[in-house]
Amino acid sequence: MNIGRASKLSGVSTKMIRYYEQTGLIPKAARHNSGYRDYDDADVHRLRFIRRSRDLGFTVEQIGGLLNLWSDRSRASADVKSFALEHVERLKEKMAEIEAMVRTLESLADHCHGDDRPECPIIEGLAEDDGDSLRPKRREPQRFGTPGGQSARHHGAATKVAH
Amino acid sequence: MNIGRASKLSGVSTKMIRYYEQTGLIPKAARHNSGYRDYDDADVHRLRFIRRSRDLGFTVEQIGGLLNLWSDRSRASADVKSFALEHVERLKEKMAEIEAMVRTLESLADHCHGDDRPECPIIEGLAEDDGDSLRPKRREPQRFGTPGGQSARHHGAATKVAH
DNA sequence: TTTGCGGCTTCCCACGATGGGAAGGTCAAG
DNA sequence: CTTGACCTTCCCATCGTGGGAAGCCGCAAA
Repeated sequence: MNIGRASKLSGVSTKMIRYYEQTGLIPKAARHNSGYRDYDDADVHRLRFIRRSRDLGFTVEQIGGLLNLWSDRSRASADVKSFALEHVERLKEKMAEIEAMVRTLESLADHCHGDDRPECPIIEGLAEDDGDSLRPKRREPQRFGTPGGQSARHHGAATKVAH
Repeated sequence: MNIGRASKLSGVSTKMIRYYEQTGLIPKAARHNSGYRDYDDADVHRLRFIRRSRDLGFTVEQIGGLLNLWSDRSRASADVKSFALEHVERLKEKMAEIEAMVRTLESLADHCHGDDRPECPIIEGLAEDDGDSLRPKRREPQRFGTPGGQSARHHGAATKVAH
């Protein structure tokens, strides 16, 4: 089948299918004489696997790992489980960060009258000279490396930190 | 003062300061005869405002709006409040999406023995032919592994609901 | 004065995942 | 044969951030 059909069946856009092929996430597709890519049900199956993995927040790189785990019939389920649960930890960290933002914003908004007057604790909070009062206090090294880079973003010690 | 000093005082990297200038978020900096950019306390103040806004998950575009609200002394606090609360809604949506992923992954992991045997409901769940059962709902671009840091910053994830 | 170093300048590249769109080839139906 | 839908490759943009090169500037030590 052509790429458009595979796209519809898998829910992965044609752009993405080509991209996954290009980056080596999936093998090079077979070609018709015309040059058109040719897919079979197994290809579609793999694409669906990829899409569902993306839906669960895995990066493409991680999906590469998942595909290996999928095709490796001798690997232990414990390997998969730890892979998944580590990802869950990242997701929870991300949630906690967002939640902290929400809490800060809501507490600022709670003190804002929200009427016609111009005084506004929200803007004042952002403009405060007292630097980091808005930020959640935890500033320990706490590094959790996301795939692709960490980088202890300079806090005040701007330019020259271990980058 | 030079850009490096402004960076240290504001907590915004020199790279980002130039980027913000280039994209028009902040006005063009004054220059010394040497060509070096020159900043004063008001500039640093604005940069700190920007950094704190980023820490709360606003995109650069939104920060442009916040800067306008900041400098507009005649705007109503209600304008600021609705701006902030709408952003809070986006953050909550993002949290809900991530939470759905976490729930799905944890329920799959719950059924995985996590031992030496190869059978694994997690992989099976991803590989299922039954299409979208894992999918919480309509998906949209999510980017949450931003390079970097610890705490609340650039999570990228949070802010970008539509891109 | 010369040397050296660190800071500054601009410019280009990279990332991750995705889409847009142009220029052109292919295929099936009319 | 024409038309229109589909396919191909190639390049560009996104968004926020950093890396790094090539070259100037400023200050201090030798």
